[in-house]
Amino acid sequence: MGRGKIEIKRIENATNRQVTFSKRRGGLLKKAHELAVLCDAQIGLIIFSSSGKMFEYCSPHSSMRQIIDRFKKASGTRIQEYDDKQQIYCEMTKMKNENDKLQATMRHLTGEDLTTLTMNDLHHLEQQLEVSVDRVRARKNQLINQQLDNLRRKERLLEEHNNELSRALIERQVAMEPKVIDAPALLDHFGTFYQDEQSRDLLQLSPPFSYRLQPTQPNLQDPNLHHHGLQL
Amino acid sequence: MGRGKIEIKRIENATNRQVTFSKRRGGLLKKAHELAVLCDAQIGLIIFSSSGKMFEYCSPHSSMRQIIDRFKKASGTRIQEYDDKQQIYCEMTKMKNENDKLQATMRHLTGEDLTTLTMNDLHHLEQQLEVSVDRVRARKNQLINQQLDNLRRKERLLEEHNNELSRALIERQVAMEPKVIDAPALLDHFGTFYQDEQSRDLLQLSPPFSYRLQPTQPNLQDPNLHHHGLQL
DNA sequence: AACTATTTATAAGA
DNA sequence: TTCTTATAAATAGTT
Repeated sequence: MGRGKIEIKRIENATNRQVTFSKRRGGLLKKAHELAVLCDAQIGLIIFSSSGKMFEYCSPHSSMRQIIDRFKKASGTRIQEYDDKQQIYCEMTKMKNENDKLQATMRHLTGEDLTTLTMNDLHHLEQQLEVSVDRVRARKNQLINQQLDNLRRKERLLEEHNNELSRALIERQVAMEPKVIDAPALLDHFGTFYQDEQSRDLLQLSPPFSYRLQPTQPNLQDPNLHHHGLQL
Repeated sequence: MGRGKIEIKRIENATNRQVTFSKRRGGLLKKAHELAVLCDAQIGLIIFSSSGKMFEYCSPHSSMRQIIDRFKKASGTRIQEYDDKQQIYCEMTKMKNENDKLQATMRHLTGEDLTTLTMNDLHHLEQQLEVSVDRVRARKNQLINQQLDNLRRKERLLEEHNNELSRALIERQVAMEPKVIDAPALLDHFGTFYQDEQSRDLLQLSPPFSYRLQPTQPNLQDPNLHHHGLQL
């Protein structure tokens, strides 16, 4: 219907398409309205243009929501939605039950609510708690032993260092004038104490220990020392 | 467009209306389709006839559900629904978190997973567990004491009964010929032992104790005795 | 369901 | 976008 007949397929020219969309949209809305009025039909029409703009029509005395609801009811689409809600509700109920059970068990484990337990239950709970305490103590021992090992290792290394340093000092004093100590090299060496950073953190060891060396002429101005966080 | 022009208002003749509905419905669906194809639009069209029949069209590569969802999103009708879902999701997330936390705490309380705890945590946990054990033991003691009290009470009552019975027997033997004991009265009396049914259950006492009386002539045939579950 | 006279919608052009 | 207009399409009334 127009100057020429057109094939019903996507109009490639964008401008043309837009114009046609505008015209035909109006026509469609008008016809929808006419059908609704003439035949007393309930009509919902939703149009999205390719550019994303929305247009809608719904027959008099109706709302799109109402028509959609009627559609859902009629087509059974609602069943899906209902099932979804049902499923979510079911899942929540399960979760809530699990939660309640956990909290009850927890109250038992903390000894807050023991009135519902029988003598037998109490026996088992006592045993369980004793096992727990044992495990906690075992873990504490393990940590303490690790800490001790670490300390022993450090002690040994420190002793070795002390010996080395003493020897070096004596050699220097004997062989030449006293000089500044090679601080960076010293720090590199100390660095080995903390190769196992992770386990140090885990063990909550005190922060890098500070101690004093007594070099004959310590260079307190060397910025490198502060960078490494060591106080000489 | 036809032999004559018609006014756009409800067609009163039912047959005529039905025919027009049928014709125009086809035209509307066709035009909707043409618009969708020509202009690459997404279209949803729902028609309910006045008699309740439903007809629908939706553009290619779409579903009515999809179009309705898009409509809801675009028109803001969805906001309510979206908020609902959001809220439910939020609630579920909270619940899940709570659950996870509970389970973690539980694993700590049972000593199953202690690797994530610091020495400090372990100290606290140990103390907590000791408190729990103490509470459990206290409760056990309480129950045992209750049980003991009950037993003592029973003992005393039984003794009194024994005395009464002995006295009665002696009196009877002295005063008259031996006779059958008044069993129902006896049972009523025994019934008082179990007035406190609830606490008996709670304490998990053994089922009604059985014991022997030595009447001179027990009436083993009396059905009342069996009704009351007592063995004489 | 067809037919068809008319009305309506709209493609192309301005 | 809007108007115009030639023409295609839809359809009211009829068969």
